[in-house]
Amino acid sequence: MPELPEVETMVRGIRDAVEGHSITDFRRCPCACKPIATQPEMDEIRELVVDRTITKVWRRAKRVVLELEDGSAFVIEPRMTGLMLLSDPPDIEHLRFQWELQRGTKSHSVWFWDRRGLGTLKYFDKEQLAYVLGETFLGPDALDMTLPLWKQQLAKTTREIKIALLDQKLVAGIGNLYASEILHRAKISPKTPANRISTTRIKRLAECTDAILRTAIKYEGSTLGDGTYRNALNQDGSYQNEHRVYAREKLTCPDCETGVIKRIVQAQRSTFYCPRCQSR
DNA sequence: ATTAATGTTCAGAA
DNA sequence: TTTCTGAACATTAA
Repeated sequence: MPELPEVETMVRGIRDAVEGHSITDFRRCPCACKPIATQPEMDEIRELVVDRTITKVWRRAKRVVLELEDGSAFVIEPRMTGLMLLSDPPDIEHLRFQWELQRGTKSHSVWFWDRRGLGTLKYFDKEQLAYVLGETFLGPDALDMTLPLWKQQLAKTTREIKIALLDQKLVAGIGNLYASEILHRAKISPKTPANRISTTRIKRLAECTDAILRTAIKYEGSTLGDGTYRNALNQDGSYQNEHRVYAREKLTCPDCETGVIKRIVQAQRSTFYCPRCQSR
């Protein structure tokens, strides 16, 4: 589930407890879940990382990067239900990986927890890392977008803007929830072909993307009804209280107070919007 | 029993 | 070449 704001929250939540710490052990948790890495891989990785220091914790799009002193790194993609946690996992059955860390005489652990198990964890050397996080697979980070970049990227496709916003090669970090929220605030119809959006609207899109993502980070992301997403201490985020359209079908639009929020399906995924505010 | 869920990827078709 | 569709991954809850 996590999109850019939730992943950024995870990164900030674990940063102080991870940066500058050395790895004393890295293991797969003894859960009954289907493993997302094979044992030979695990042994190999463990060999390479034990006694190394994690120097940087950062985010690229919707991925968490734990970078070691030699430039190699763990790249964790939480996908739908993955969480990076320092404590209090929602349950112990779905803990997947554990890093045992140490600084001085103090030691503690960081976990990757994932209920559905769609998340991935990989370990790359410095060169591979640059490649897998580079422009071959990912467009510019949503927080690094500028007006000229938006123009350039949107000109590349005729797809409906809502669908284009989910294309990580066009712009990286936006997911299904924030795509609806961003387009609503920018007053752009989700059905508008990306390459036919006026400059005025692109400008609004740029501003609203930035504003919404930054605000959502401030609120530590969105925790929905199923409560899947939580911060590093297993606490709820609060941006869900600020949602204007997402999962609010049939409710009155909080902006125009006249339109009724509609749910449509685009590329097999729900889009929520106000037909009155977002007529084109 | 069925459906949908904040994500990504792949195959095959249009 | 680009775009679209459906299925797949695994799990839970309405």
